[in-house]
Amino acid sequence: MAKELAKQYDPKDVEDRIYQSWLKGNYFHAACDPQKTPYTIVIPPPNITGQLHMGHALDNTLQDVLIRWRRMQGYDTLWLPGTDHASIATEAKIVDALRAEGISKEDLGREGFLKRAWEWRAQYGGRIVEQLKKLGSSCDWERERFTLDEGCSKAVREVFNNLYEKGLIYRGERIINWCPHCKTSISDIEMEYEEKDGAFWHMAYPFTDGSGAIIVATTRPETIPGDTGVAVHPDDERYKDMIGKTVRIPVIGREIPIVADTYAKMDKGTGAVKITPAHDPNDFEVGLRAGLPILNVMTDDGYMNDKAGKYAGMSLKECRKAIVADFEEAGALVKIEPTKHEVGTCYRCHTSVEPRVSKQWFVKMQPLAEPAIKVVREGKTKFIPERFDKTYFNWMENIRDWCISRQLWWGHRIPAWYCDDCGEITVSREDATVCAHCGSAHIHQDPDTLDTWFSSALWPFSTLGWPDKTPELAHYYPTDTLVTGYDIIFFWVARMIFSACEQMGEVPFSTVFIHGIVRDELGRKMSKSLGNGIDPLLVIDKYGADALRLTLATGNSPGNDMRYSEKKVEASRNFANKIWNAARFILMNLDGSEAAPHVPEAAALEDKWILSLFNKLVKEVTENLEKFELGIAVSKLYDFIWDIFCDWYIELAKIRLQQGGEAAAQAKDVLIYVLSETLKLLHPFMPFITEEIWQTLPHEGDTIMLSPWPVYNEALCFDEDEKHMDIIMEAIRAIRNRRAEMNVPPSRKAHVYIATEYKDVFSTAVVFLQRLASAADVEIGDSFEIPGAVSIVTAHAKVYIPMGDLVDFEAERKRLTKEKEGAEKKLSGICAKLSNPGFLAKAPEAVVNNQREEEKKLREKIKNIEESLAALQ
RNA sequence: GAGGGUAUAGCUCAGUUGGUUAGAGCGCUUGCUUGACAUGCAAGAGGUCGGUGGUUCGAGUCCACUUAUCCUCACCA
Repeated sequence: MAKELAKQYDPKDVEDRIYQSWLKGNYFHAACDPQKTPYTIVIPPPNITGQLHMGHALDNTLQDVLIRWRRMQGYDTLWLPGTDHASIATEAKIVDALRAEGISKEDLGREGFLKRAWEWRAQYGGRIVEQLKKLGSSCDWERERFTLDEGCSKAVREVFNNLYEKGLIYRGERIINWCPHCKTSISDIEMEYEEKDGAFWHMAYPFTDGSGAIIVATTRPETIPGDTGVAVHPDDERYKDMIGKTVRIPVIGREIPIVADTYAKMDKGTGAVKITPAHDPNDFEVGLRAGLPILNVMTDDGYMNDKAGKYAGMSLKECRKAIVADFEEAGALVKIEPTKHEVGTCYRCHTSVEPRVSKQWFVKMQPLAEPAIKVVREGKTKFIPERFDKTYFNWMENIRDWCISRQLWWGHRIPAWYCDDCGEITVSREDATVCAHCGSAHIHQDPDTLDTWFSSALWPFSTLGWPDKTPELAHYYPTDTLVTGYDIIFFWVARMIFSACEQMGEVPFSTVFIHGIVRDELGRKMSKSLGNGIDPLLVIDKYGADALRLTLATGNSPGNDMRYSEKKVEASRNFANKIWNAARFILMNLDGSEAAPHVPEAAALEDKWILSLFNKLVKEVTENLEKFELGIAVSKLYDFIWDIFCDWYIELAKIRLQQGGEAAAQAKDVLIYVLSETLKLLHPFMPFITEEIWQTLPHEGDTIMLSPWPVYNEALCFDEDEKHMDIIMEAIRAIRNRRAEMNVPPSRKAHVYIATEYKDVFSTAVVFLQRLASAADVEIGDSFEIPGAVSIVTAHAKVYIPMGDLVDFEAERKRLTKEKEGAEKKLSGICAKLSNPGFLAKAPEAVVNNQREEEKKLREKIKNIEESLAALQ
C-alpha cells in the first residue's frame, strides 16, 4: 500500500495538528525523575506586554533546539516557561489606556488600578505564550510561571528580607535617575544616551568681598537655583587663594562658598565648576565631601519647585531660557559655547532623565559582585562565546549600588513598614501589623514597588519553588544553559548570577549561550519607530515555523548579529520541500510491509558509502551541538540531505528499486534507515516536518521527539568504499562537465571507454555511469586507442567518448594542454613543499603523506593527459 | 575617554585547534518537461580573504600597527 503525499509540503496542514498531538502526549512535561540526569533551561521570561518579535523567535528557536536534542539523548529535560510582569512597561500601557478613557491612575486609586492591571494581564498576558507555541517551543507548560505570581512573590520577599538583615539593602538619600514622564526612579542601566545639541554657558559669579568674579561654565543653567558651592582644584594656581571665599549667585542672590575638590579639573572649562548636589551625581559626591547643603529645586514631573524662587512653576526648558535671559541682563553671562553631548534618557519613554536626590531603596553591590566575579573567573559559569565575560567583568568590577525602588504600583510592593510613632522601619516576610520596634499598630507600608529586574534576578530558582525545598529545586537546580541576547547581560544575566550566589550559594546555570540580535535586510536594528520590524507570525503563516527556525539557526554563530531576509526563509522553505519530496519518493516505493528502521546489512558499494557518510554526520552534528555551534551543525545536515542523500544516493538507489526483488529490498532498507535517522538529527531544528514524515515512515514509538538520538557507530566506517565512490563520482562529474561544455543533450547516449587501474571499481559503476553520465555501453580496460574520441582525464582514469562530428580536434588539444599546464603548476608547488627540509621535518606526518598522495595523483593525471594528447596526433 | 565586534565571491554569510585547489545560499550564464521535487536537475563564471609588517616549513586562520564600520560602557562644568 503506497502512501500518497502532496507534491508540495504545506506546513499549514501540519504544524498545529502536530503541536496538539505533542501536547496531548504530554511529551513536553518534565517528570522530575531523580534517576535521570537533568537538563534544564529557564526561558528568559518575555514581558506580558510583549508581542513575539524576531528576537524572541531566535532566542526560543535556539532553546528549543537544545532542549529537543537533549531530550532525545535521554536527559530529564525541563524547559521552564513563564512571563515577566514588566512593571514600568505594563504600568505605562495601562496609564495610556486610562488616559484614553479620560482618567488618571490617581483617579482610580492604587487598588482600582491594580485591579485593572490584573484584568489587563488576564486578557493579554497569555498572548505571547500562544505565539511561542506557534514556533514549536517544547516548554513544559504545566510549570509556567509569572514573576508576580504567589511563588515568585514569596521568593522576592525572602530575598529582600535576607539582604536587609545582612545590611545589603538599605534606604537612603542618594542621587538617582528620575524620569519626569514615568515619574519614577530608574537604575543606571535603564538609561540610554542620545546625542543632543547643547551649549556651555559661561557665567560670572561675583565674590561677596567685591574682589571681582569667578567664571563657571554649565550645560544646565536651570540647575543654578540649586547651586550650593563652587569647586576648584586644590592645586590650581589661578584659584588657590580664592578657596574659602564666598560668591553670590547672580540674579538668585544666594551666597555660596568656594571649595577645594580634585573633581574640578584644571584643564576643563574654566577650571571652576558650580556644584549642584541635588541634581548631578558628581556634584552630589563633592557636596558630601565638602559638607555642602543639598537643595532640590525641581518637582517630580519636570518643573521648578518653590525653592527655585521666581522660577517656581516653570518647566525646565522655560526656566533655562529665563535664567539665561536674566543673567544676560544682569551682565553675568560671559559667553555661550555651542556643543553636542550625550544626554541620558529613559529607556522606556526617551524623556531626558533628571538626576535628583531622593530617598530610595538600594542594594549594596560591592559584597555581591565579588563572588559573582569569582564564579565566572573560575569557570563555574561560562559565557559562549567567551569574550562576553570581559563585558561582564568590566561591568561587575565598576558596579554602583542598585536603586531598586520604583514609584510605580504594578509590581512587588516593598515589604517595609514605617512606624508613625517611633519612626523606625519594619521589614518583614509577612505583612506587618505592628511596629517591630515599639509595637505600635500605627504603621504604613512603603508605597513603592521593586524594580522588575529584582524578581527576574531570582528566576532560575524562584520558578523551581525556592524558598521551599521542593523536589524540582533539588533535581533541576542549578540549571544548565541560559540562552539570551547580549543586550541583557547587565539587566538580567549578571543579576541572576549574583543573586544565585548570594541566596543559593551556587551558580544559577553553568553556561550562558549568548546570541546577537536579528537585524533587517539593511542591517538596521528592527524597531517600532523605524517600522522595519518583521512579524514572525506572518512569516510562519507564509512559510511555516520550520522554515523560520531553520533560517534563524543557519549561519548564526554565537554572539553575532544576523540579518533577516525573506530570501533566506524562502531557501529554508525550499529545503523543507526537498526533504518532503525525498520522503515522498521513498514512500512511493514502499508497500507497507517494511520493518521499522534498523542498521542495514550493507552489501552494495553505494550503501556502504552513504552509511559511512551518515555516520560521520552523526558525529559532526552532535559535536557541534555540544559546542553550541548550532549554525554549523545544521548546515552539515543541509549539505548531507541535499547534496549527498538526494542528489547522489537516491539517484543511485533508483537503479535497484527498478530492478525489484532482493536488490530493491536492500536499497529500501538503507533508504528508510538513513532517512529516518537523518530526520532525527534534523528534528531539533525542524520539529514539525520531521515528525510528520517520521510518522508516515515505518517506525517504532509514538513520536520522533522521544526517539533516541543517533550515536556514532564504528561498524559503519567504510573508508575504502568512500574512496571508491569518490573515484566514481569524480569520473561522472568529469563526463557531465565535458558533455555540457560541448552542448551534448542528455538524451544522446554515448559509448564510454575507461582506461584505469581501478577496474573493479569501475565495473561496479557501469550502471551508475549509464544512469548519471548518459553512458550507453561501457568498456573498461588498461588502455584504449579510440581515434576521434573526446578524452576526459581524472586522477584515476582516462575516459574516451567517441563523439564523431562533435569533436573539434584543435580545441581538444588546446583544452588538454591547458589542463596539463594547470596540473603541472600545482605539482611544482607540491614538489617545492616536499623538497623543503623544514616542511618534512616539522609538518605532521598526515599532512606530509597527504601531499605525497596529491603528488602521485597529479603525476598520474599528467601522464594520462600526455597519453591522450598523443592519441590525438 | 575605556572596552569590544566586524571587514572573505555582485548580495547575505560560513570557514571549529594555522595544513591539499578558500565554501554555502541568493543572484548571474548555459543546458535540461531525466515519472520525488522547476520550491527541481546538471554544468559554469565569479573572491587571494580591508591595508602594511611580522611569527612559521606553511596564515583567511596567530601577533603588531593601520584604515573603515558597528556596538557597549563612561562623560551633560
